[in-house]
Amino acid sequence: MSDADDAFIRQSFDLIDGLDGLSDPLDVQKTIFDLVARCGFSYFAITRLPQPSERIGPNLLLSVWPDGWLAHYDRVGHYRYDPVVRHCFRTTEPFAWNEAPLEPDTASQARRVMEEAREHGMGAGYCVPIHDAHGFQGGISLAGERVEMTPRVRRAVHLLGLYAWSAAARTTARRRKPGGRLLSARERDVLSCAAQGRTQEETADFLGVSIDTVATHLRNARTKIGTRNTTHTVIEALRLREISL
Amino acid sequence: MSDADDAFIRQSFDLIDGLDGLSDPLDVQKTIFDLVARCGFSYFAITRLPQPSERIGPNLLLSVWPDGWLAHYDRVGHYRYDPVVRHCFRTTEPFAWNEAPLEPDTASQARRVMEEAREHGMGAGYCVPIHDAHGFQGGISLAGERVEMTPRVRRAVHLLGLYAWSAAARTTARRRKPGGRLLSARERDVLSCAAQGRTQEETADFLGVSIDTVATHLRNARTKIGTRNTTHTVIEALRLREISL
DNA sequence: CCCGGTATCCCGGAAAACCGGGAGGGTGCC
DNA sequence: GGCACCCTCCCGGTTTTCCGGGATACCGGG
Repeated sequence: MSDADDAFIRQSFDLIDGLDGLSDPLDVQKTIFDLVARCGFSYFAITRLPQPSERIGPNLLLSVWPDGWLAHYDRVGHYRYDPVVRHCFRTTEPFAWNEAPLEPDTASQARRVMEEAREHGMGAGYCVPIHDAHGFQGGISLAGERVEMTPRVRRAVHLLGLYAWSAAARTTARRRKPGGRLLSARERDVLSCAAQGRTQEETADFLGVSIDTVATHLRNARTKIGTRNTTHTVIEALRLREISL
Repeated sequence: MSDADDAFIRQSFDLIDGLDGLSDPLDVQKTIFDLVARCGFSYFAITRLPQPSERIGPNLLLSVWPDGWLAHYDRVGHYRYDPVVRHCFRTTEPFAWNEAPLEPDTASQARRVMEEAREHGMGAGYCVPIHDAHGFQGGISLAGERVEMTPRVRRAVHLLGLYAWSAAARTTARRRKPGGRLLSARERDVLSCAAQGRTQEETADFLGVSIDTVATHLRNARTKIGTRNTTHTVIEALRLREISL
């Protein structure tokens, strides 16, 4: 527990104290970047979990990120194989990029993602996954050529990441999702019923409409989301946060 | 940013450093209690989210909790109305018990929960919700007659709670769930396929078995979990963490 | 005023899932 | 050697869902 660590921890807490007062996302971005730069990070990004579209770009909340890397990442579809992303689904604790395990079936693609990241100046990184009551929501990634952090600093960065996420989500809240829901209210109703195990007939009774109406709503929901049957639709609607349990 | 705060923060980080080495849950419990007692807390509990049974008791990982309160809480079914629990579903940030909003439709029951907690020596409390990739998982609650924490200390307790949760889950992992999965491997396989929208026939091809086998597995999973159809089974299996997305 | 979206209802035929049996072979435990 | 699972496969009959066409009505924006 060196003095340098304690100083960094104190600065992190100071920064968190200050986040509440900020309302401009760019202020948040600058504040955070100034601090993490001291750990040797050149880049950082705060991002929501891309839903099925599988593109990170529109989901970035704040970022100082290498030019071209993001566009390339989206174009090539790295998101599907990025071991850092996949590890976020399995752990709540922050981890260094090189600690993210390679899954056997996607190992070669995963290695390519990491290799190309290195070529873009991100040889090492640290990721703080963000989860809420609905599951994995996004994360904070820090990256640079080389990174060295003591365990204590990692924990300070962990806490910092959590509050940075809140601040980023708060200050950018206006821009995203004006009202944009994919499904209609009735479609969400029938899917909620289906999730509870009701048949179309039971759902019809429950909602006070005919079976055909229920079937129509299910069909429309299916075509909207692009799913293959009711089970699939319910699962996807859940992931899209159209319905909840 | 008083010296007292900084001292507490340093102690919290020391404690977190030490948690990794502990393997006995009682050591974890004692270590944490010693520290939080300094904030004026007399009690604390680390608990998983009760699944459908709606009883906290079996889900407590570690606790120093008033005699009788837990039994009463379970017997009366407070869990359903506890505003602290309900707020955990909405927020990722820690909060003081009195900051948990009362929902209009359950306000009277909620008030009663808080009232009775006060009678058991818990007039004030602080809760750290825990979420993972599957959603709300549980929480850490600290309570006492009266509590005063500066914002910085609250954040230190936040971080402490996260690591305390990990340590509690790790050290108590053996006791609960000896291997105890409800479903068999194959049953989980077919449910995962169903969640991806595969028909029984497609699942059969994918797994290299006959349709009848798939149907049998689905049927057995249904009767085991007690669900009504495949959609319902998939959803419940997801909640029970038998399968994941 | 028309168009798109929503909500409601209808039909018939095809496909899929569900039900309740049975049954053989495997593993592992007491 | 039973006993309890698990995995595999089979059957016939029933229920439910899915598919593809419809139709009517309401509402709000361009």
